[in-house]
Amino acid sequence: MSVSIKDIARLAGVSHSTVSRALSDSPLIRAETKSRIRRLAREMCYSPDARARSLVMGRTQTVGVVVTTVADPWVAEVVQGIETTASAHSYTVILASSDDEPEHELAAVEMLRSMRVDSVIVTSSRIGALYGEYLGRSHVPVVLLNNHSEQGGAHSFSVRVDDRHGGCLATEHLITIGHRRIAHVGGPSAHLPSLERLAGYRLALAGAGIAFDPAVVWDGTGLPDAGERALNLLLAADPRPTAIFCYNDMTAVGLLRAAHDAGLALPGDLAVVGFDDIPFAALACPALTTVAQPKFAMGQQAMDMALTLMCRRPHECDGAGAPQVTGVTDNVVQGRLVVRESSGTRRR
Amino acid sequence: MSVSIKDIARLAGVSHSTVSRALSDSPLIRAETKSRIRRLAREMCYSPDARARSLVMGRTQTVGVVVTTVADPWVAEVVQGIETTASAHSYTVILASSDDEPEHELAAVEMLRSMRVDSVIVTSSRIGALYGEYLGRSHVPVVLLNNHSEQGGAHSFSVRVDDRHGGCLATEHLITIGHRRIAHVGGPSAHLPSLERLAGYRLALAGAGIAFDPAVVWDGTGLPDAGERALNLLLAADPRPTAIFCYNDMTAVGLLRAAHDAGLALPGDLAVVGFDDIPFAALACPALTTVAQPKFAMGQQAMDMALTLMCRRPHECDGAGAPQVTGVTDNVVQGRLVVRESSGTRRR
DNA sequence: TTGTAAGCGTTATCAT
DNA sequence: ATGATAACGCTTACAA
Repeated sequence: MSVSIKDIARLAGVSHSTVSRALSDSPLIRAETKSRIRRLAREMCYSPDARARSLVMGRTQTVGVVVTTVADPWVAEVVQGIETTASAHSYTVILASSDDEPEHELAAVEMLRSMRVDSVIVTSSRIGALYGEYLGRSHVPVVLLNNHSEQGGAHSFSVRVDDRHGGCLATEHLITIGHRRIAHVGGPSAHLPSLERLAGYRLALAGAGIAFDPAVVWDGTGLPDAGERALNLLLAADPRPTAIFCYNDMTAVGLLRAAHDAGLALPGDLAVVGFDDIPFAALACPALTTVAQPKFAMGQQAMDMALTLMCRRPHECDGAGAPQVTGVTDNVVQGRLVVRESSGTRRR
Repeated sequence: MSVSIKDIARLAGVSHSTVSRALSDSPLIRAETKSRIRRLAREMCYSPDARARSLVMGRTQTVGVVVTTVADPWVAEVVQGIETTASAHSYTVILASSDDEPEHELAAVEMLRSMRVDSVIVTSSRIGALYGEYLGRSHVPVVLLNNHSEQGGAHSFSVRVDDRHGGCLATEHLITIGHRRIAHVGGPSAHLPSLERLAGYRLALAGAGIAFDPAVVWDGTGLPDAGERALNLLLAADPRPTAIFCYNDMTAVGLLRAAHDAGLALPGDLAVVGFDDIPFAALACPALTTVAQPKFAMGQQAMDMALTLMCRRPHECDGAGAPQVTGVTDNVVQGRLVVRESSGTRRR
């Protein structure tokens, strides 16, 4: 099939180990031989076989990353953070989708394990708690990024945004600018972040002495249609809320759209706050106030954690001595409130 | 390190080949032995080593997909089309980013080749013409999806949207609803699609007997900021255009945003048409009229083409007899005009 | 029905 | 400075 070091060896009249050494720039090989072999390799379009190499080296120099879907704008930025850090350490990222289905997620991880990735990062995991036992003994470090299931046990490494704090931040902002009747559209109610952001919302209300009213709190999906549906519920509520905190920006954008169609003047008739700060938030009309997650940085952190964990294992790592990670590590980062037009005063 | 068939063999008191056969459900193995081995494998958390297997089998059951960046919403849908088709044929997708840099693209393909992917799909390639020679002899089929460079030579396989026709469609629509002074913001001028969409624009103008005026045609980047900049140019133009056709939806969305800030009433003061139909197009205010690319289907087609090409190679394929592909195949699909609010009459 | 041995393309450990 | 040889984990003739 493909040209191998043996093919080169044959043509160069040397042994295949000489070729291997020449190509890895070993000082043992005579300069003349080396350059001759390298020229030959180039001419023959030689490409080293990463599988064979990894088999004997004991590592693949790859990280597996499980995402719900690449179509999610939150995912895209996180992946870029991971990829940037990975390639800076000469690691290759292998992406796998879970479609937000626990079964698919498991299949994806299993597939990555078969590929012998050196480490796995799972975003928005539905089965986070399983990994402690599951992969702990297979010695493949697993890092959770915004775990959506209950927190794992003993063997757990994760990076996540402080959802509760973020929910609090968003709601407090609405209270600060004068709102008292504040609605909330949640995300998928089984997911941890939905619960936490809701908890933050309640915390902020309580802090301001505003009674929690279940009548203006609805379940959602995290998708634009949930926002559209929520608007109808909101219009029917009595008294009608003057502000609404949405589980995420996708929901908020759907709501913005529906509010526009309903002829509401935003933010005058209704103030809206989202969560995530996806690229489109700034482009929406009105531009969306939101709690920004440091998505890129979170991806970086997760990858850094994976790198550290890999160093603890069989083969030593190359880089400078990374801090030793022991037992459980849960890296919690804070969201940042970004005030735009959808709350606050209208431009022009 | 990881548990291998030899480890299982040792514990089961059989040879490693018996284990191999048992796990691949060979009819040669006694049922009792088989189930005993399989149970053991499960208990030991055995995971087959895809690298070792692929080494002897001669194929990895993977496709490499090169994209500019996962952050591009067009990319996301295309990748999903590819992935769906791939996994239906039990292929795994390995994603690599090029950042729209020819050098990175080459590096990505080189990396995928080292991983011995069975086939490569390159989206928005900057160096499409190179692949004919480059990988033709390495026997790895390459499929181009919306090639951004000049068309490749003898050994070329591609799927692409008819950019010229799409540009024509968009412009004709604006003409049909009564516009005569129509501006255009292009994409990166070196890329083929920019040129083609512009050509379509000119074609439509010519068809309606409208003179082409370079004064209302500007270069862009394909990003929202290009749309924002274009609005200023548009406002300064004399006579001021009443409509504008944008290279893509990202550009159009940026322009929508700027127009909103400038206090323009859309589509009354300015009609806008984009290209791509990204998910956000329908959510924008006003909802964006655009030329929809069948992104998912294009991904499917590219993957189907890759599957067909792989069948022609060393190892026979599994599925039903796919049509034989010979020499050059260029699959051109037509975009579809989706009329929304940003052209045509205002809702309510 | 099972075991033995060869080989996939590397790197690494011995010799020479 | 270079060549044999073993090993990585697997599949697959070929033997038994």
